[in-house]
Amino acid sequence: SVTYNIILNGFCLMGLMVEAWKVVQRMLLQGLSPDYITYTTLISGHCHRGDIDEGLRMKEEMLSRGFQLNVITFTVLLSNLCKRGRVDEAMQLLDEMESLCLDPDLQVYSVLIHGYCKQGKIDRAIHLCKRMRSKKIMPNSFVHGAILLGLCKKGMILEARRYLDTLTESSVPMDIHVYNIMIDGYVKMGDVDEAIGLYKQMDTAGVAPTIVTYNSLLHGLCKSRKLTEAKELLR
RNA sequence: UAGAGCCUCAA
Repeated sequence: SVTYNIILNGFCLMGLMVEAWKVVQRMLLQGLSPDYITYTTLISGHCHRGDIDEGLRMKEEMLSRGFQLNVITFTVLLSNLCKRGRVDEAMQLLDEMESLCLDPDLQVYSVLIHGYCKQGKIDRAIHLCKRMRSKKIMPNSFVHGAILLGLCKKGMILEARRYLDTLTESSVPMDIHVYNIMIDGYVKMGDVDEAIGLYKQMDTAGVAPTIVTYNSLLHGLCKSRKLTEAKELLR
């Protein structure tokens, strides 16, 4: 089963659901039954292709076949609902999950917080974050990044900076994504200088820039006609 | 063996 599941995942990642089904057929011919990982992989594949409802249907099928659902299966559905802006449905699914006595973990909260932030509902995101902490799950850079992105996208760059500084003061380790989000936030507000400031701060923090960092910075520098600085950055 | 985050561009 393990081998089949691995191959299945390959097709699912490529969105080749017809091929994926052939793998399942072959499993059955070999007398192997699909397990909960087979199901989750298929659900993920359908969601990946944009067919979340088929994913939800397969989750029901798992239930009716007596499979014990787990947190990962729910996370796949939750994250894809959130990606499509269906956060309310995701929250309902969270209730269902808890009614099955499954404890949401960091990744579950992370996708939901991200979903709210993408909708600009920062207050709800922060509320969820508090709820998470009350269950002794501490936010990591995925969660902080989501909140910062939400603030930046609303143009609340000062709030974002305050949030970031609080994290720094509490010596929470920041990763490259968090820096990229802030740098891009400044660039979008037309404040390249602050963006460059953070870029330098990254260096002292020992965080290496990526192509995303440079895309944002170059975009900002070119937009504000600082071509010399842009060239300088490229060397 | 299955689950989460950043920019640009394309549609």
